Amino acid sequence: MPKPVTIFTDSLPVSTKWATNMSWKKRIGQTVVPRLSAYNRVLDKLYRKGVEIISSEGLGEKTGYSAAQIRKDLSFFGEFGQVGRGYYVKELEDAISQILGLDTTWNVALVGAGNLGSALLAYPGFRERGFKIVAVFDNDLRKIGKKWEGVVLRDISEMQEKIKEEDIQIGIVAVPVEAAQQVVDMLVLSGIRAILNFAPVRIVVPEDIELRSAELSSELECLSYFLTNEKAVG
Amino acid sequence: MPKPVTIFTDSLPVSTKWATNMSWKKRIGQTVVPRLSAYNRVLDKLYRKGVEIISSEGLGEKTGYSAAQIRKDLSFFGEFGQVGRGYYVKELEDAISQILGLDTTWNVALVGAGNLGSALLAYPGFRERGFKIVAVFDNDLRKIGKKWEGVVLRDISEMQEKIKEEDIQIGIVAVPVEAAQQVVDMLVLSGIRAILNFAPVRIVVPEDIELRSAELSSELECLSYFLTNEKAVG
DNA sequence: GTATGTGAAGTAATTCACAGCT
DNA sequence: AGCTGTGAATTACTTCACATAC
Repeated sequence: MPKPVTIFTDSLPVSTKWATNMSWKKRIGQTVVPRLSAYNRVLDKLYRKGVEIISSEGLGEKTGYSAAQIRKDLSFFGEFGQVGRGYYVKELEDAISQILGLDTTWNVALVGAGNLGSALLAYPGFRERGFKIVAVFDNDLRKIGKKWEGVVLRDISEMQEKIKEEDIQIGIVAVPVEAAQQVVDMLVLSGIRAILNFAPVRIVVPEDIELRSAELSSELECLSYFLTNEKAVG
Repeated sequence: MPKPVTIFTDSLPVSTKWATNMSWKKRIGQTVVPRLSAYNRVLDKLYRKGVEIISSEGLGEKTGYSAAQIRKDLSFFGEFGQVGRGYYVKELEDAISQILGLDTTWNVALVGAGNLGSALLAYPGFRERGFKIVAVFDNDLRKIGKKWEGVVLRDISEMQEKIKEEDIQIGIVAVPVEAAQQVVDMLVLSGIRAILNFAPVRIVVPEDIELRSAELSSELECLSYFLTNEKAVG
């Protein structure tokens, strides 16, 4: 017998399974979504191994997060567990997939077909998780028209048209720093709604656009910090 | 006239410039180091533009962090500003570089010469920030012995020897999930002290090894979440 | 006047601990 | 007996606001 879930404005009962009318719109912290992604990966592996049920503690061991953390994270979205038993692996995986929006395929545009761009294009992990790069743009005339990984390289000028045509919602930016903001502006104008940026610069986007930046060198700099300070050899 | 800095065990005065005996070992939060990296990049750009001095507010505008945040972050490490004036760009950049350990070059080993691995090898951003990939390992016999970007591909079996020989402290793991933990274990045995992992699995390392993971798909999954939920079109 | 450096206040994230269900 | 879901407690992080210095 599920308990009512408290909402922003008022409260209403919610069915046992998640899926309902987004009634769980409490404010979600910045930290939980990346963790859901991790839970999901582990659940997927467990499912393929034939594990049917797992406790928050078990999932904690596999993911590296605390059992309490996992229970709290999930509780933002609903009640997925069986009290006294744990979580049914398949059921929880499906629920999280739905929460993350991974129950559909996303069309993705990639801008920049240099080293990094072409690696991302060939990276199988994106496709596996439902992200399909259906358009690649570059401004290097020698590359335009060539077919890489089954996708034709297009000139940047075709961006707007192609993004509309293919209903692309997500853009990946893998261009040099100097070009990054400009490319992002173009993507926004083309109607894209979320951007993953690999250029190590601060990018500004309108409020309604979601932006994430993956700073490769910055990660190494953090390691460098810890080597020179925290974990310095006596 | 710099104030004494309070330490864990006792306190002692600190010279105007940072640089001293790690006296600033208050506990630094997980969040500040990545920000230092961002400050540094902006300072570098300002310096090359000829800007000599900047306030925390000015730096805040450029980096996207609040002025208070910046001041607090820096205050963990010392006093770098001129009250009433701001921060001398060059001086602050040098200080942060030193804090991050970017005043030396780090030798880096790359494991995995697939798509992602070779893109990382060719990525100029690492070298620019002082990270030099001096060894690349793979287990694909067809690749071994070939020279890429000036670096000879070696068999994984040579790892231990080469890492000692070149005094490599940092390892980058760009192998498939199945192999990742095993590769990390080998790196650790070879005496590496920090690892940047690109495989989307949880990796465990001994306490004294610093590990960071860059999860490419996870970033996209976060975007997917925000598209399906927070920023859903009415 | 101007802007730092920093305690104090305010938020956010995490962990505790346990009532309540199976 | 076992484990979830969740308020309460704790800890971490950020912002405020101002005394202090130039």
